[in-house]
Amino acid sequence: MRDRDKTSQKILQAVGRLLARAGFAGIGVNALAREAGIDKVLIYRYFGGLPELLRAFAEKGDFWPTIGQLLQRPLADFHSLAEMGEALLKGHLRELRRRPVTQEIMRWELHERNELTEELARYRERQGIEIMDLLPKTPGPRGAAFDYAAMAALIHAGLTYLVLRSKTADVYMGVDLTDEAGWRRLENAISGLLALLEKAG
Amino acid sequence: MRDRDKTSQKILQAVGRLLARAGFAGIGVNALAREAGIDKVLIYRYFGGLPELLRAFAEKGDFWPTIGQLLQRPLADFHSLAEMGEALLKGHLRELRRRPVTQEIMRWELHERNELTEELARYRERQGIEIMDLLPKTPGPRGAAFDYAAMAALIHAGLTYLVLRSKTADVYMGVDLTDEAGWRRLENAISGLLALLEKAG
DNA sequence: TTGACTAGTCACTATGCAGTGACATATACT
DNA sequence: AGTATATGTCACTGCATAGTGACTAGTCAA
Repeated sequence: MRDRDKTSQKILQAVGRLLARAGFAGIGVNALAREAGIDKVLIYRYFGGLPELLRAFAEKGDFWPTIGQLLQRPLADFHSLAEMGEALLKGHLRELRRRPVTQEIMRWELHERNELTEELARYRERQGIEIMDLLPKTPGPRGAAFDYAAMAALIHAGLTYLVLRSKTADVYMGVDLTDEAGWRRLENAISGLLALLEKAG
Repeated sequence: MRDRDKTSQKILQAVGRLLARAGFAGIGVNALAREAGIDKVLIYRYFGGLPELLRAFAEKGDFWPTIGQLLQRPLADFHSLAEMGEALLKGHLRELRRRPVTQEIMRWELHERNELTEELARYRERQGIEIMDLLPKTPGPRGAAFDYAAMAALIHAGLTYLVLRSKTADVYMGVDLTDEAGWRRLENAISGLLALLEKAG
């Protein structure tokens, strides 16, 4: 084909496909070359090696949902902390579920700590802070008694885990992860918890 | 040494050590033989192969905390659902944090689905149901409105994720995972959420 | 003491991997 | 048209892996 850009694209796309299909354990120079239908030497020539290729893949960076994608409504629509928190958490669940590559990256992050995973984590941590800054600053009269950030982290982490787990498990503590009804239960649980916080806050 | 039992033990112990140190990615016949200081052929002779060895390791099964270990107090001490739920969730956090091998197994379960991981999952799912049956059957007047099981699953999953993540991340949405203070914040978040449920329930 | 059994050692095959060097050929420029 | 550059191909080394067959040498029983 004699087209460097196109070949590079094929390689990068192969990363995404292979990642979604086989996970990070399945990522290797040979497997990628096979998947992309190119010679592996081109990976070294165009990217330098596997780590640099992964970095290039990461820098496309279209696997983290934006705040807009999370909320799906203009910011002005939200008034209370609970309302926006609910939208953010449900958005997180929805967007993560539809992103198998993102899921795979997050599974990988649980295993390996390297320059790249650290950078991805920093990126999300920044976004997390950005979101926190976005939230209405009205913790209410007894706000000090509630560590909203910790509660949000806890629920956020819970949703993350359940999505990641749903690849290899059908049920978690009685909640069916293969059925939409199970996920609706979780959404309702979020609503319930945030409604309680709203009332108490 | 000429002692089959002792050699088998050495191999099984090597599984645990290697698992804690290198994770499942680092588990292989050669690596295990090196770690145990034995010849790899003995793994095949005594266990049949790697899958059977892992099964034997799993069947020792001392990495899942018992209900007693979770609660750390006699059952009669607990009266309300919130009280026991709080103890169970905090127990889960505490016991999982002190079990690196258990953590590694759970990380592995996110990647691979095979006969063994399925069995481990079933085992825990059974225990989960057992715990649910243990809880006081007093969901309160508006109990029907709250899906306690889903909420419990959500928080349980959140704690699980944060513990697994703490191996490779220092902070999650502003919560410091390297410091006891961060974990105390999460414990307090559990207490706060359950207190709200108690009041509302 | 002899013979059967078995724990443990060693050497080997086959396979897949990461990475490199040499080469062929299409494209672009002069 | 001729040449340089760079795209793409092929063959190879070196290494680690899983798994097997043959051997040695303790141990136990008759």
